[in-house]
Amino acid sequence: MGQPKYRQIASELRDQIVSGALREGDRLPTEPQLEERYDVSRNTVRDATALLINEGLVHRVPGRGGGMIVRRKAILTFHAHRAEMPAPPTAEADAWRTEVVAQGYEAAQEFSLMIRLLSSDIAERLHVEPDSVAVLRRCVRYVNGQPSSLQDTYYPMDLAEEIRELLSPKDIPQGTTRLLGERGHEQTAYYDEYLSRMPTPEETNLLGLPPGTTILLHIRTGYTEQRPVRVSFNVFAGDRNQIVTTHGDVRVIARFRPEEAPE
Amino acid sequence: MGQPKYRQIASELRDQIVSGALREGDRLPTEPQLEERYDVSRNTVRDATALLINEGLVHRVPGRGGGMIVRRKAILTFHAHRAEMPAPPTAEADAWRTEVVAQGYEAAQEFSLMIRLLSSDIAERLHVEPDSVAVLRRCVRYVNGQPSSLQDTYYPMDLAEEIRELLSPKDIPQGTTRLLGERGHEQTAYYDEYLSRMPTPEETNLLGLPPGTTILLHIRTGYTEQRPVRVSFNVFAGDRNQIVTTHGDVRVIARFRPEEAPE
DNA sequence: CAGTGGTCTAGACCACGCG
DNA sequence: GCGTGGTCTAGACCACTGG
Repeated sequence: MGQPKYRQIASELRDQIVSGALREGDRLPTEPQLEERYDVSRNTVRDATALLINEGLVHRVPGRGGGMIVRRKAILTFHAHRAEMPAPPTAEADAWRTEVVAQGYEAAQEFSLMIRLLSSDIAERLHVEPDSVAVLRRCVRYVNGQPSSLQDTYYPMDLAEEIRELLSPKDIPQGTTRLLGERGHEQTAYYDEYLSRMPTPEETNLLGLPPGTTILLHIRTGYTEQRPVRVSFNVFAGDRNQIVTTHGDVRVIARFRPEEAPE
Repeated sequence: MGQPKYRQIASELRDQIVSGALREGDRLPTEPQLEERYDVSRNTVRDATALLINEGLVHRVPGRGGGMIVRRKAILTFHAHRAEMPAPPTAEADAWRTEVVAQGYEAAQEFSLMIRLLSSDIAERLHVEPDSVAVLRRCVRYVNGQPSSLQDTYYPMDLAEEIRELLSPKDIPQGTTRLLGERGHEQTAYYDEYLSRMPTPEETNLLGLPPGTTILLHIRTGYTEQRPVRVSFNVFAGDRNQIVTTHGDVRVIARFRPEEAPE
C-alpha cells in the first residue's frame, strides 16, 4: 500500500491525458462512474480529480452536459523585446495587438486609470518615498473575448503632472513610451524580472482564471539616463501565454524560426 | 449566503497572512480549533486550508508539534544575461554558483548524463528529425542543501560525437558554452522563452516541491552562425527563484540598483 | 503517549444548465 | 426533469513525531 488510493486514481487519469488517450476537450468519466470503477467513495474520487485540477490538466463544468474536461492550452506568444528596444517600432499597446492578430486571434483591450498609494516594493523600483502616490494605468487584454493578461504601469506623480496625458483614462495613441520620449524622457535601459506564482484572488477575478492556473509575472522597470520613470507589471495567465526574447543576431534565428523574421 | 463557508474561512486566514498578522513561519490554528471557531466539520476546514495551500501561502506538517505553517519566501535572483552574452565572463555553472554565494547562500550542484529520444518539441528547437537521439546533460541545483532548480540541456548527437567531453557525466570546468566556442561552435544568438505552469510529478520529486508551488520555466535555444546547437530547459521552483535581465545602458540601472553594477 | 495532519467512508442537500 | 458537479456533515482509522 505505497500510494494512497486517490493518488493512484489521479495517476491513471493523468497518464491517459499526457499519453493522449484523452485529448484536449475530452470528458473524464463522471464522478459516479469513477466511484464504481475504482470502488471508492465520492470524496476519494474528488480528492483524485482535485489533484488534476491543481495541476491545470482538467477543469470541472457543473450542470447537466458538464463534467470534467481536459483543458486546452492555446499559447499566445508575447515578444518582450519587440515592443520597446531600442526605438519602439510601434506603440507598446499596438505591438501587443499586432502580435495577437498575427497569431490568428482577436484582440481587445480595456484601459483604466487610478491614483495609488505605493507599496514599498513599487516605491523602491521607482526610487521614490514609500507611501507616496503614483499614477496607475491598467490595461486588461482580451484574446478572443477572454481575458488573457493585464498590464499595470506606475508613473511617479511628478512625471504625470508634467505630462498631463498620463492622467487621462484613455489609450494614448502613440504609446506611453513614445510619448515620454517625445517629452524628453526617453527610456534607455530596462530592468526585467520574471516570476511565477499562484494568482491572488483579485487576479483570479480580473482574468477569470480557473483553479490550477498559474501567473507568469514580468516586471519591467524603465530608466531614462537620469532615473526610473515607470514600472510595468505584466500579469499573464500561465496557461495561455509565453514570453519570448532574443539576443544576438536575429537573422540566424529567423532562418530556423521564420516567425521571428525582423520586419 | 454569497460565499460558501470554506471560502469565507480561507479569506479570513488569507487576510491574516497578507496583512502580516500571521508571519512567515507562524502556525495557523489547528484543525480542531478551526472546527470550533467556525462551527463547521473537519472537511470544511480542510477545504478552506486546501485553498491556501494551493495558493502557496501555507503548508501542512504532520505529527505532534506540526501544524499548518505560513510559508517562507526566500527568493534567489538569477541573471539570465550574465552567464552567456556576448562573451561569457565565467562558465555558466560557475555563474550560477557565484550568484548564489553572492546572495549569501550555500550552493551545490549534481550532474548527470542521459541519452534521450527527442520529443517533437525539442527536436523542432534543435532542428533535427523527431525521434532522433540527443545527449541530455542534467544539473540539479541546491541552495542551502535544498533543491532549487534544475537545468536540462540537450545537444544534437552529431555534435556530441565531435566534442566527446559532452558525453562525460562530469562537470565541464570551463562550461559547455565556452567549450563549444573553443571548438568552433560559438553561440552568437539566443532564443529565450519564459513560461509558468504547475510542476509535473517528476519535477515535484526532483525538486521536492510542496503543493501549491509553481514552475518558472526558461527555455534557451543557442545558435551558432550555422544552426541551433543546444536547448536548455531551466526549471525553477517558483517560490524560490526569479530571473532578471537588463537591456540598454546598465550603468543607469546600477546607480539605483547597486547589486547590478557591472564587474 | 498524545496530538498533529492524512486518508477514507456514506450519507445529505443544493445550484446549475442542457434537453 | 434530471444528471452534473458544489458544498457540507459526522463519523472512522491511520502514520508520524515531539515530549
